[in-house]
Amino acid sequence: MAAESQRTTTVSSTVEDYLKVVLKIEDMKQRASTSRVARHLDVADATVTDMLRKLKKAGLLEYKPYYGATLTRKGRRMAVRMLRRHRLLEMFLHQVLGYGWEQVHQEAERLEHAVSDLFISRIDALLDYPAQDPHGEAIPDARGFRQVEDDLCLAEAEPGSYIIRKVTNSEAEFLAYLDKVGLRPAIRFSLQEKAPFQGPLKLLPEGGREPVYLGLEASGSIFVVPLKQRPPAPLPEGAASRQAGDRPGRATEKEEA
Amino acid sequence: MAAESQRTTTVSSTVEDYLKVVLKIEDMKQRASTSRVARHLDVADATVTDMLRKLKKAGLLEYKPYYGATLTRKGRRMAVRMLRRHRLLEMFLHQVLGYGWEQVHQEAERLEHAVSDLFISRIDALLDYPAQDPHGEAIPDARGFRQVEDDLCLAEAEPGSYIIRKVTNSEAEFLAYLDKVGLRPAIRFSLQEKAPFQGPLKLLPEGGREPVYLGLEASGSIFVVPLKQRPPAPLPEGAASRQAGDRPGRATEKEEA
DNA sequence: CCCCATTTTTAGATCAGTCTAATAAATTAC
DNA sequence: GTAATTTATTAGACTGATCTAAAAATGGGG
Repeated sequence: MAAESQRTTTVSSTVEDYLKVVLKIEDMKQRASTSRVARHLDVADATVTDMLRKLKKAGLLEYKPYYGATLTRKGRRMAVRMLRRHRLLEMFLHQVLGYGWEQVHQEAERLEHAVSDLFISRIDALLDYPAQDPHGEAIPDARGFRQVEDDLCLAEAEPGSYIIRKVTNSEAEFLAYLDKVGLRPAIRFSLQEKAPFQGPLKLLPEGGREPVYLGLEASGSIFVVPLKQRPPAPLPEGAASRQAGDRPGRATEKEEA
Repeated sequence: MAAESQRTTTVSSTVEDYLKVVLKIEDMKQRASTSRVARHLDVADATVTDMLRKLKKAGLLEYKPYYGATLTRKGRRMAVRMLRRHRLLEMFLHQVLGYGWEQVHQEAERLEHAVSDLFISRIDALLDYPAQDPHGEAIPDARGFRQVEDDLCLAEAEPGSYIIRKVTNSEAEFLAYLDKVGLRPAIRFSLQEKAPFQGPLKLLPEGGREPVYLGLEASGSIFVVPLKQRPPAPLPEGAASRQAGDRPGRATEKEEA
C-alpha cells in the first residue's frame, strides 16, 4: 500500500491535460508556445492564452506573453503524476484486461482523471511495480522520479542490428500497423538500408519473413538500442513490455518531484 | 467479448447522475419530485427543474411541472446501464483490487462515467459474470435485465433466523460499522427481540459472541431472507457476495431495456 | 371556499471552458 | 529597416451546470 503522492491542490481534468501537454512539449526540448499547446489539445489559440494565464496564477507554470509556458516545480510534479497514472493504467489494461497496445491509450486518457490514488497504488502492486508501459515508455515512480530516456531514434540510426525500446505515437491505426508487420517493444530487427533524403528505411524484424519499409512518421516514433556483440539477456516472459532495469540506452534515475 | 449495450446517444456524466437518481427513487416506489431529486443529488431545487426539462426534451423522461419525473424507456435503459456499470465496478474493485466493501462505492461513482463498454465487458468476464455486487445488490445483465429484488427489510422482520441478502446504504462509516459487528451479505443471524415503537432490534450474528443492537437507519437498509427448516446450501467460497441464482426471496428475471 | 405552508418554478447571475473575429506583437524576408 | 507574414492576445459571446431570491402553484385545514 505504497503512499501515492498526496494531492495538495485539486484541479480539473482540463488543467491536468494542459499540464501534460506542456510537459510533453518540454520533454521534446521545444518551447511550449500558445499555438503548440493549442495544436496538441485541439483547441483554439485564444483558449490557450486564457488558460495559461490561469495556470500561472495557480502557480503551476510560468507564462511569458508572446513566448509561452514553463512548468514550475509544482506544475511539473502534477504533470509527472499524470504521466505515471496514464502509463500504469495502460499497463494494467494491457496485462490484466487484455487490451491490445493500440487500445490502451484512449481508455487511459479518460481513466487517468477518474481513478483515485488508492486505485493507482493497487494496480501498481498487482502489476509488480512495472517500469515500462505497453509501448515501452518509462513509468515514473510514486515519488515522481523518472528514468532518463535517451534512446536512439530509428530515423537517425545507421544500418545494423537493434532492439526496439519504445514507440512514441499512440494512434491506434499506426500501432495496429506496426503490430501487423511485427514491430513491437523488445523485438529485434536489422536495419538494412536507408534511402537518402529521408527516404524509407528497409528493415527485417526478428521472426523476419518479409522486409518492412518505413517512412518518416514511423521511423521518427520508434526508439531503439543498438545490439552489441553481446545482445541483451532474454526478456522475462509475460509481456512485450515488461523489461526491467538497466540496459544500454537507459540511464539512471533523475529527480522530478 | 460480449457486446455491451451500444450507446445511441452520448450524455454528460451529470445527466447520467440525474437518471440514476430518478431510477433509484422510482425503485423505492416514490414520486420523483423536484425536491426529492435535488436532495439526492445535493443541488438546489431550481437546478433540478431546469435539468428535468432538458431531460424531457432529450426524451429521457417525462416531466410534469409541479409533479415530477418518470423515466421513459430510453431513460430507463440508460439508468439501468449505469447501475450495471456501478455494481460491476464495485465488484471488480472488491475482488480484484482488494477494496473493502465500504470503499468501493465512492470509487465506482467516478469510474462508472469514465470507463468504456469494453472495460465493462472485460471485468464482467474476469469476474465470471457476477450476479451481485459486494453489498449484495443485483447486477443487471448486459441486456438490461434485472433480477426482481423483493427481499424483506430487517425493519419489518419478526424474531427468527435470517440470512443477510443485501445492504442498501453506501456510507463508508456505516458499512465499516456493520462489518465490525459481523454483519455482511450471506451472514446468518437470529433476530432475538424487537423493542416496540421502532425501538432497537437485538440480534446475534452467526459467529455470535455479543448481541448487536440496531436502530432504524441500520435495520431499514439491511434486507434479509428468512432461514427455513432447510437452510440454503452453503455459499460458494471466495466472497461474501458471490452468491448465485435462485433462492427464496429472489424472483426470476424482469425485462428492463 | 379561502388562507397558509410547502413545493416548485421563474428570473437573473455566476463560473469554467470554449469559440470567432479583430487587433497587436514578433519574426522573417527582402 | 520597413513590409509582409506569422503568431499571440484581446474583446465579446456562447454553453452547460449551477446558484439565490422572488414569484407562483399546489394542497390541506378550518
